[in-house]
Amino acid sequence: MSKQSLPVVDLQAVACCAPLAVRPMDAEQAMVVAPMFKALGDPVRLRLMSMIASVPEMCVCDLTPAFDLSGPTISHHLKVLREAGLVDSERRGTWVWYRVKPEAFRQLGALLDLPATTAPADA
Amino acid sequence: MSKQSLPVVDLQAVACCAPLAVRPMDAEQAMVVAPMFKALGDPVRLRLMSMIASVPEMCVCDLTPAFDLSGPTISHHLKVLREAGLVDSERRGTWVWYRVKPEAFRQLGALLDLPATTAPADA
DNA sequence: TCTCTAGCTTGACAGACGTCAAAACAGGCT
DNA sequence: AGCCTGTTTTGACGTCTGTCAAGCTAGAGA
Repeated sequence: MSKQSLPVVDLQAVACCAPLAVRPMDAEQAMVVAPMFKALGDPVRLRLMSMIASVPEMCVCDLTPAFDLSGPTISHHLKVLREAGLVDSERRGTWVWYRVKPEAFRQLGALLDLPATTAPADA
Repeated sequence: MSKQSLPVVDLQAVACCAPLAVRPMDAEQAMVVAPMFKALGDPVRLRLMSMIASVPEMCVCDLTPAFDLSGPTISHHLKVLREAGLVDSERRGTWVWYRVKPEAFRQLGALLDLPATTAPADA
């Protein structure tokens, strides 16, 4: 809510800034970020993530039938994505809607930036 | 529908192109990419990766002492990164050197691009 | 109220994962 | 050759993970 009175540790800041390829990550930062990558490290969750990410929001009722898996299993995977901070969910009446958390997404993307050093840009 | 001339599917191409947030990933693509994210989904491997990525190349002999883990364990994690296609290794004399594969890195980064749709333009 | 549907939680189980000790392998050195 | 150091492989161990069936909870509607 209020951004001015930033409480506790700003995990976002800890985890976000330097691309992986720029500076070695310390253990603490790694423990914050690894779970996000881990959450994407399953084919089912990766597809769930991409289905959710490619629209403003997505109903579980549309997610589940896209897989050959039981409801509970999909629910479990969604929970993993939620607890990794990659998506948010909201119940509206009968259905539950999922949407990505763009900050988290951006964070991971930034980590994977390849800052020209390794690129063959100009010889 | 037999694909008579289909030339061995370019995995790189399959896995690379559309950002996660643009188009849902099909199951096949997810099975190719997920192992890369999974490889980064462990704090030790994430740190190894960042140590390797932040220099042109890195000797195992410099990697191992940075952790409170046995040599075999580090070797195991390096193998996981190698098999995920994220790094390459080369033995030169006594030591083994690791270096990142920038294509793979770039690939993952591209997948995580957030193409302006979900971004708040400029506030 | 009672019932139906959507989704989540629990409990259980097989398989995968992270770790280490011990053994094997590779190269340099004497 | 023999030995020493650096790295990987093997084998074993306990823990974590993905999955489903069964049970539970939330909301809509009769």
